[in-house]
Amino acid sequence: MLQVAQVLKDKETILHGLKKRNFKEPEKAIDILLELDEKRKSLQQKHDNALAETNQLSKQIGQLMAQGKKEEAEAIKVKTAEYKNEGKILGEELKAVEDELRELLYTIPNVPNTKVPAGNTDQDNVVESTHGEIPRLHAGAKPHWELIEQYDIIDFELGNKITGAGFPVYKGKGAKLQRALINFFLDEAEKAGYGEVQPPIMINQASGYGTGQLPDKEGQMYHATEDDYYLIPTAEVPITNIYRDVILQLDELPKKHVGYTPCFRREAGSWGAHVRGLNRLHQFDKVEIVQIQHPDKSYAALDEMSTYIQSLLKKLELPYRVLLLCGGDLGFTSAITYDMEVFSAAQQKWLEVSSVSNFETFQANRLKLRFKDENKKTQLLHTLNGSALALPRIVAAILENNQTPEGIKVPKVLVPYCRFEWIN
RNA sequence: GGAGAGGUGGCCGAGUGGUCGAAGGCGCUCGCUUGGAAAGCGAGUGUGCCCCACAAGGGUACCGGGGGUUCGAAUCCCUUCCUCUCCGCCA
Repeated sequence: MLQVAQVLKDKETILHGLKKRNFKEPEKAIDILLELDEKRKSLQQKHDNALAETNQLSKQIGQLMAQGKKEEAEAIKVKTAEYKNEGKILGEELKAVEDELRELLYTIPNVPNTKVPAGNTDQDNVVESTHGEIPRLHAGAKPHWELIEQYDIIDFELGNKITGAGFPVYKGKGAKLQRALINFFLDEAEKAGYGEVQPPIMINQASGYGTGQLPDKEGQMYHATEDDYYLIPTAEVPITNIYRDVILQLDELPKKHVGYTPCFRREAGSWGAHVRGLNRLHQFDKVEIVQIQHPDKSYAALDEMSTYIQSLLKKLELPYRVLLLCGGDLGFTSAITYDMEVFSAAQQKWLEVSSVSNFETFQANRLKLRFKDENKKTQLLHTLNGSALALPRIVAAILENNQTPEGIKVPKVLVPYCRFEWIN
């Protein structure tokens, strides 16, 4: 959520940024925002004054009562009525304006960083770098959805029976490969200084608002209405919300966490022929890294996270590229996002396996996540997160890229975790 | 799920209608003291918003959340969430 103070200070920058991400008529929204804020201030002033009057009179009544001057007290009581009424009306008006202001703020996305290129769709994302060699597969190489059937390691039909589409069952070496990857990712993150957490995978509304899934992405989350809980779409939500309503000291920074969780996404309306097999699921596993950073250090942290994520892909010997997302493809809450895509040899396409973002103060403002600076002043922190990594597409790429006529060769780094070298 | 108790500042813990943002203690910060430290002594120590120069100062709100009674509520009432104890159930 944008800060009104920031809008007042940097209106032009903000307008420019919002245009870059194709936010419609930003001038209109910002003008209304500033107007509402003016209204809010003036109403609050009047409201506070009315309350100050009644408080003053109430004190007098108290003193008079203590002195036994009942009649005088009664006389003042009558006087309070008009202030009270005025205060009540002003209070209602103030609340209405505050609500309107908040609703408006919920509709305005984060302002992209200056590095973010203009553009409308994923076609306009910029390839920053490409790494590794694209493997040449043997004749008769198959896409992963055929391989998983051949080796009987992931079963979509069974998932259909138990739950529905997009909830596969991992079996045998498929399950073990998955578990190996999770452990590998957690161990690597630990070595890189991320403290492991295992958060709840259901969250309440306050948490959903805190990181920005609500109200923007309400329809994308599974909602347990009986208890008003949501299944998490990513571990970012519970992990970042650890720090909701927290004021950190300078020497406590940065906070770095890693967590493995299943993730749930309804993916309403985004199904189609191009998302076969493991490419898109309703439930999938992901290891997520999160950082809470000092504003001056968040961009260095973003680089560090990107480098770290790439180190995983290198160790897994997967060819990948790094994309800088354009304004139009940027998530609602993000100021800048890099996507890591792995090349899936049998499908001949790039699959997104990680997304690393700096949210600057956008989430922190909603979370009320702050720190005390050198001058003991409270300031908003920066939040960042990245997938390290999302499992299904990594599995798909490993299966496809490492296939041979004899079976699928497990990447070296995973062998100690899997305790087998081949899926055959 | 049933019965009861309770939710107060970083922590512990007073406060059951009036000047309470809230006693006291602990912790923390600064100063004095010391060769240094401890102890001791003194001062300070929440957050949001508004006025204002993001200063000083002032106003207002906040004692789990929401609503109500009252001139006035941490204190009374309603509601909701959470915690604890006992019972039930159970991985």
